[in-house]
Amino acid sequence: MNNDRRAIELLEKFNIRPSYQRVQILRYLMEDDSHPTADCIYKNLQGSTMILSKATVYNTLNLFVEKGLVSTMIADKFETRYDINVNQHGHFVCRACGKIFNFNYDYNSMDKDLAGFKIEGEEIVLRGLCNDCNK
Amino acid sequence: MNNDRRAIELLEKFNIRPSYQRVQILRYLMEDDSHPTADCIYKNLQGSTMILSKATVYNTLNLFVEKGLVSTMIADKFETRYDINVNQHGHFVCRACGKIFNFNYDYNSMDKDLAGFKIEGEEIVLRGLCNDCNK
DNA sequence: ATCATTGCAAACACTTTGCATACGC
DNA sequence: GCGTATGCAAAGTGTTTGCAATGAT
Repeated sequence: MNNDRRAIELLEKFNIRPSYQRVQILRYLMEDDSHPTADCIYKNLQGSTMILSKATVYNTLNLFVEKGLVSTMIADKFETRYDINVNQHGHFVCRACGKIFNFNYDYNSMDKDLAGFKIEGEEIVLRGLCNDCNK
Repeated sequence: MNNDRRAIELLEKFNIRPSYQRVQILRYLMEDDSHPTADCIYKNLQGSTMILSKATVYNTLNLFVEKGLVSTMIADKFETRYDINVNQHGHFVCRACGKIFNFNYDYNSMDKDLAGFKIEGEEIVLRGLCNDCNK
């Protein structure tokens, strides 16, 4: 599969050995932009064509995060969600359908109280109703 | 104590019966602006002059959140933190000392991708080094 | 042959829940 | 006395860890 190849290339670029499980998990993340949870990834991959344990899912995702390949977000306080998009972007969480949308934003003068602080990262989560649920 | 009185007034304003535990937990939140965790509140109150169970801390905090008296934030993904400040403000988390600082921000044109979306709430977390740790 | 990766189950940590006791009006 | 609040312990849930088995070079 073409996406397998792209996943392998991405892994190699980040100095991660492309084991079968790692490739599949990364491919899943590339194909599912809904910010899936570890459990979601596990359920979708397990049983299709591979044997996979949940521990491997967690360990692999943690490895990806360490290496900077994927980022995490916390939409609800229950489960960590994973996102292959590591560029700066915000998340909009719809309270009706639960979907999570990425959005871009301008970073401006929010830090007027933070003179002398070194800002290394930012996480912006908006909540409300998405375009579909707002009708 | 004066702060006890202020806590009781606040509880009554939000239609919450001021039991002893509730007053003490709320007073603690009023006196500790470090965004404490449930465990932190429990450890500080338990043993001082009162008997207190962790379940009561959680149940009480959940009650406060439901009634809109306090807000929650997730600094690290391990523990929920509680904040008596329910006005719009962002959080800065220092990766060195772990302290959490409130800051104000202007909310502007971050939503250019979100036409048709109804935004009801926003959470902004910045990470980095605080003024003291950045020296 | 060696070292890394995986699977399984047990352990962990935070939070919630069920139920009996104690408290307040 | 009656309804609510509390304490305790057990259960629940997401995640991590220990260890043996497997896989790759």
